[in-house]
Amino acid sequence: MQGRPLFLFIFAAYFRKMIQDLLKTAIAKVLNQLYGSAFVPTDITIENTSSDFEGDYTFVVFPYLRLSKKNPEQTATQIGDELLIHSTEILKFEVVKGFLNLTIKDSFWLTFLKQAATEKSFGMAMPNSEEPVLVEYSSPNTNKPLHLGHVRNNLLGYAVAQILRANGHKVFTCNLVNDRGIHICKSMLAWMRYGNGETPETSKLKGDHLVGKYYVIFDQHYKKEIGELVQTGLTEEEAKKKAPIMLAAQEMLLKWEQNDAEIVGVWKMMNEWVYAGFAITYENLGVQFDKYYYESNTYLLGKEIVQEGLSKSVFYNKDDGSVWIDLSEEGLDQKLVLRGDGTSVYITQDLGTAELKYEDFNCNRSIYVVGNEQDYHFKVLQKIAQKLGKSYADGIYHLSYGMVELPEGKMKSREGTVVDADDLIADMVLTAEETTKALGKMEGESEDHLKKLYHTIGMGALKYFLLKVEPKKKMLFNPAESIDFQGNTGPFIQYTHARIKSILRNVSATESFNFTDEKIVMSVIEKELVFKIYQYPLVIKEAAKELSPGVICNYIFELAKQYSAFYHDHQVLNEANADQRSFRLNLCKLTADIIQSGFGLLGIEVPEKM
RNA sequence: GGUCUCUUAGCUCAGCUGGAUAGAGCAACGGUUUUCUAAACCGUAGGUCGAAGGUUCGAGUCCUUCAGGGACUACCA
Repeated sequence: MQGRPLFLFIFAAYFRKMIQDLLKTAIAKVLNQLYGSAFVPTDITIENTSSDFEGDYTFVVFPYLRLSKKNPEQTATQIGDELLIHSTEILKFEVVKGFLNLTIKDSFWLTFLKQAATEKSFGMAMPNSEEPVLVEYSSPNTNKPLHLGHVRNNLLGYAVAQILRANGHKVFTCNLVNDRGIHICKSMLAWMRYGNGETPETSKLKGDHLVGKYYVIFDQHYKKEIGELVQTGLTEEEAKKKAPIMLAAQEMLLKWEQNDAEIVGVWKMMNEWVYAGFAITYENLGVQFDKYYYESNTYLLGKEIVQEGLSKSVFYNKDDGSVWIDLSEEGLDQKLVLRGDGTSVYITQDLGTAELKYEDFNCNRSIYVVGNEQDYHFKVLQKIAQKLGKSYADGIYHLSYGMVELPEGKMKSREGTVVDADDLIADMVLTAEETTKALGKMEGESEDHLKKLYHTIGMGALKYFLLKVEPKKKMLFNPAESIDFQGNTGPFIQYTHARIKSILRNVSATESFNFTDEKIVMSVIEKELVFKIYQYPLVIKEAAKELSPGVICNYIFELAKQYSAFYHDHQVLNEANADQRSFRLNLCKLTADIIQSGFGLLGIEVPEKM
């Protein structure tokens, strides 16, 4: 607890008592007093009053009728009367059937507003006050460029890390690059056979796209060979296993694991091309990592763990030397952990990586942002870690997200039905440019500034579009319908921010935002805006609990919408009453701050003008 | 076959641990600009929450069954 008193002072805001908690405490007390019960505040649930009724918070009394032995209206009224005596925050109440709607005094909201406006990072928890968390995301294969599915992964991972930080966690991020395995051998083989020494320089192709091209070429030859074998009477299944080009790829993988100089040389070269390409895409997406792991490094450690598992009799050998684990008692199947030829499979290296991650970061909680097609894989991984008695086993958490689908179904790299990440980014930026020019509000700005703005808006639209959908749900992307810039979108929210900034630019830096409570008359719209602002800290908590950036998206949109209604109906700069003007300036400032802060959690920038 | 998951307005999605008459955006239709940025605001229309049971004061939300979609169930990653 050393140093805590100082922090208490500096971070006083972090310990602000939420009105909801005060109400719960008061309600529990009243119930106990009236009915001789023994409720504690956490037993009580209150909710925001529906906008159709007057009030701020609602307490539903139906569950307590047994105790009161009165009808709902009488019960609610009785509790309400007592609450008025016990709480200094409640102005009045209204009873509708079994619903006790409580209205909080304006002075409470006004005091809150003034205080919040002075905070540097309203809504954020004290940094590094919570347990450390490791977030792995992105985790690309090195045989093809990133597509829309990867974009969702990257944005999710980045946002989840930010949200956890906002909740006080120390967060580390890492990227596990799947740089070895049969897939990269396919690209290598095709390039060695058909590439004629082509490089990113000679082809003018981004490195990851060049390698991806050969992945497709491999698949074309593979399919052709399968066709020919089927002609000779083999079944499709047999043909897939016996196609010469596939056998050659498998042989290449074996050579690679034996450290064959030529193969390793090509492998290194082609991976470098891919990394150079990825770096550009990551830069555009605005993601970065504390540490990269490479499967080519971790799979060996994985093999050691396989040995450990064998010696602990967690794993067993089959006759051909392959190593398995039997998880049928856990409702899973038997699972291969090492091939008969001694080469490792996906889970082999994941076991090694998990070990390494724990050694490096010592996080008991470790989040893997990986698609839901791997749900089974992660169940197996966790079970194995538990059976091996690893201390980090229980902290493994698979943040499983749904696939991004096209109208015709799932994207398939090999069949070329993918929405390429680089293309999509370029499209979005171009649309932002066209829209901005059409509106003609940015004439006279410098080229550099405009270029940055187009990127900000285009990426804002893309990121918001992908993040607003609940992670676990699959989502649909229709390339024929471009992503909107109006309504519930990133640009609308960015625009709201820009409009606020336009007001604040007209305020002198020395102007005080202070006001006298008694001189303020809050309209319904203003009151609802304050109420919305008040919720921000809770929303950040909720987003972390659910590991869902969508929670932030929904909230920021509602805030922006509420502000837009306010903006439309109320003057700020021309308000004659100085106190009312200051009050409104606080609303403006806090709304802008929250939009910037909330969007920051999503990795979305906000412009000063647009 | 087994396991998991999804189904809410024409389309894309919200709906916190069960609570009041199920909400947004887009698309459609109508209105708003001499006033801080109209990428905006306001209004109209649009729903038996996949179906049927059950649990209870109360179910879009929890349980069961069914239908339909998807994923996984590889010595692929």
